Formats: sequence, structure tokens, C-alpha cells
Amino acid sequence: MLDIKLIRENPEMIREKLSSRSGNVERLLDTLLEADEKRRRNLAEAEQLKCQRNIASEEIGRRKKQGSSADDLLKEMKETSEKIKNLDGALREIEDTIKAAILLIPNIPQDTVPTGKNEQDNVEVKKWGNPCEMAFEPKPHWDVGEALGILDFERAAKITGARFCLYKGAGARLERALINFMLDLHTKKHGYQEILPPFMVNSASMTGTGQLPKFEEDLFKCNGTDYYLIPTAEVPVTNIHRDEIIDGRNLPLYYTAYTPCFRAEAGSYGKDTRGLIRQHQFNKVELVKFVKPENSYDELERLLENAEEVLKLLEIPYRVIVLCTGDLGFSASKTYDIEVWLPGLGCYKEISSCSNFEDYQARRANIRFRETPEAKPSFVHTLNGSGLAVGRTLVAILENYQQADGSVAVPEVLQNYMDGMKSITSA
RNA sequence: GGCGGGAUGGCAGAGUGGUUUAAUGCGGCGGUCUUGAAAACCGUUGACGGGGUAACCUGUCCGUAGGUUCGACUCCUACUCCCGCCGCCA
Repeated sequence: MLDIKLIRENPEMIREKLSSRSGNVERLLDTLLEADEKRRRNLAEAEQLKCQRNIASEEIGRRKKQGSSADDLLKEMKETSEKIKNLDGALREIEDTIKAAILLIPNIPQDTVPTGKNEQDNVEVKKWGNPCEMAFEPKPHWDVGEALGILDFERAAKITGARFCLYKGAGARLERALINFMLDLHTKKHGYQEILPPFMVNSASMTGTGQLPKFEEDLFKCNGTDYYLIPTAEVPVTNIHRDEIIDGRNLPLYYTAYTPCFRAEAGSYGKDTRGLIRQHQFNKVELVKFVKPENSYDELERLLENAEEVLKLLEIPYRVIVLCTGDLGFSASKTYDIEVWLPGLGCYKEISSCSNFEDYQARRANIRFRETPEAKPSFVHTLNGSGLAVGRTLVAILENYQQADGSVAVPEVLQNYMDGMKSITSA
């Protein structure tokens, strides 16, 4: 969330900066500013009465000890207490209003983020590798996978429903190989600590990273509990340090986690209905960083490089785009998307999203650090990115490494993770 | 699922209605002593909000949320988490 003081002192600047984002927050800002004003007036009054009460109560104690009468004070304080109770009640309501409003206001885009309306206005910043010319008509991954007997969408639909997939044999093995390859790369070469978090989290965690309260419909909730299936490892991993003050000497902290991710995909009916692109459950290896504010944009570039490295080693062409203000996610200040080339579908497709949230999540989740043991705590900056979405990486391999005979070559770096298998052929 | 015990500052741990402004110890920070360090001794010590140019004033916080009271760490209610025992179970 944004700093209420910043909003209070620069309301027009905030309005201006949020105006190019999707969604209209004008009304929310008005509600917020009005409630904040009311809160401070109310608070001053309540505090003055409390101060009087504290002094009088002490006096009552003293008199009772001496055995003298305190009836006059007692009577007066009964009234004061009643007033305080009313003021506190009103204050609570005002604070609820403030909280509800401020949690619905998105982050401010960073200055280098291009202004734009939607994904049309995103800007390509780099391109790596050349989509290779194939001597045959490349097939979409679902045809490749089903022909090889390694992907089974029909049975997954029977077992569960639409947007699920059953991986078999070399398919299941390839998915597991990718997970291990990515985790090894990030832990051994890039210095991230491996985490295996809970796959369900409570509503406080979901609020901390920004999924709640606004995006509840995108989540799967476990009936009768306060638990939700995670839509990304970002949620449990960022919340590792919720309500903590980190020793500044331990920063930056780098974590990587493999988890399945669960998304309701409400409102995406009819979109990417075939294949593995849009599933209710998919695997992802996530990268999460906790850093000092002054380093966060440098850290974002390196996070992006760490994610790109996976595709470079797999030798799959991709491009990087920077999201414009209109396409930016709710909690992010700046986001790069990595899009991988898919010859079967004939397009680039998002495979990773790397974002700097600055102190937006840190405020919501109350994650702070101390520069030195004596220093006042301040908010960390949080970042995260996919490193990578595993299902879509498998898609990229099936489509980019498919051969004329229907087999799929195994990328060299994965062969050791596949017992030396060089090619996936139909059984 | 049933029964019992617990949750207090960075940590350990006192405190069962009124100078608690949370004892004491450890740790941290500053100092004395020392060539330097250790030990010893002395001092100091949190978070968040409101007001103020500032010094400063003030409120809240003892798991969380309510309640009783002039006054709550202390009493009442609900909830959460941790520990133990019984049952069930991968």
C-alpha cells in the first residue's frame, strides 16, 4: 500500500501518477483523504480525554490508598469514559474505512515505465536468439505431446475438469527435470536459497502481497477455512518476513522456490482453451528478493538476467518487454515480461514476469529492516520473478525442439537430468 | 476430534485491580580503565500513531479481537498459535 502521509501531502501528484493505470481510483482517493482528515480530528479529541483520564485515575488511586473520598472524580470520570468509548468507536469505523480504501489503491509506476493504455503499448527492450526456420510445418505443443503419449488432456478433464493436464512418462520426467535444472541453476550459480513453502496460505498473507482484497475471484479458497491455494510462490515466500524487522547486514536476501500454482482464471473463458498455456494448476520456479531501497532497480535488472539465463541455457529464442503503465500489475512499480518464441503457435508468449514492488508489499506486509542495530526501521523493497513458469517452458521445448518425425530432442543441459535421454520418441 | 498447560521487550523470565512509568538477568549501544582486547564498573536501551520549525508534549501496544471498571499485564468472552496426553491417520 502507499504511504498515507505521501497521499495526504501530495494528493495531486498521486492522482496524476495513478491516472494512467487501469481502473479508476479518484473516488477512493477522495474517500481516503476525507476519512484521514476526520481521523486526525477525532484522534486529537480522544487523546486529550485519555490524558485527563490517566491523570484522574492516578489521583483516585492515591486518594483511596489514603482513605479519602474520590466520589467527585469518580463521577466525572464515568462521563469522560463514556465520551472516550464513543469517540473510540467512531475512530474504529473511520480507520476501517481508511484501511479498506488504501488496500484498493494500486502502486505508483516508476518514472521509467512507458505510459500506455494496454498491452499494445508495451515496449520491447531486447531480443535473444533467432526463431529457427523449420523444414516442416511446426505443430502446436498439444499435438506434439499427445502424439508422443506424454500429455493427456482428455483424461485430466475426466479426473478433474477443463484446464488440467496429465503428464505421463517422459513428459512427467521432463517437467521434473526442468524444475531440478532451474532450482540448481538459481541456487548454485545465482546464489538463491531454496525454499519449499506451504501451498496454501491464510488471508493475511494474501493481503500482504496484494492478491486480497481486490482479486479474490482469481483464487481458489478452501471451503470452511481461511486458507487459499497459492496462485504463485511469491505469496508464501514474500510473507516469510511479514511483521519482521530484518537485520540490514543480512540484506539482500534471495530465495527461490518451486511450487505448483493455482488460478481460477475467472473471466478468461474461451482464451487459450487448448494446451498447457492457461491451466488451473501449473508448476513454477519463483525468484524472490528482499533488498535495500537504493539497490532495488539494479536488483531488478539482475533478477531479469537470472530468469533469462534459463532460456539461454535451453537455447530457446525470447524477447523482453517492459510493461506500460496501463498493463502493469496492481502491486508493481515496474515489470519486465520475458516472452518465449513458440513456433507451433507462431507467437511470443509470456514465460516470466519480473517486478519491483518497491515498498508497496513491504508496507502491506510490514516487512522492515534496520541499517544498523541502532537505526530506526525502514521498509525493504521486494521483488519477484518467474524463473521460469515450468509448464510453459515445457511447451517451448516441445515446440522449438520438435523434429520432422514427431520426436522431440532433449536440450543438452537437460540430458543429465533425464538419465542421458537425448530424444523423446513415441513409445 | 477430546482433555490439560502455555503465549510478557532482541532473548530469558518476574509480575493475579491502583506511583507498573513492566522487576531482574543476558544481549546491544556509549563510557571509565587498558598499548590493544578481555574482565570489572558506570550509564543507556522497543514499536506505531497524533500535535509541534524544534526542544518537546501526548496516545496506544504484555498472542489477537471484544467486554467489565474511574483505572486491566492482572477479571470475563471468543478466537489464533505453541507444548503435552488420548483417539484417528500418511
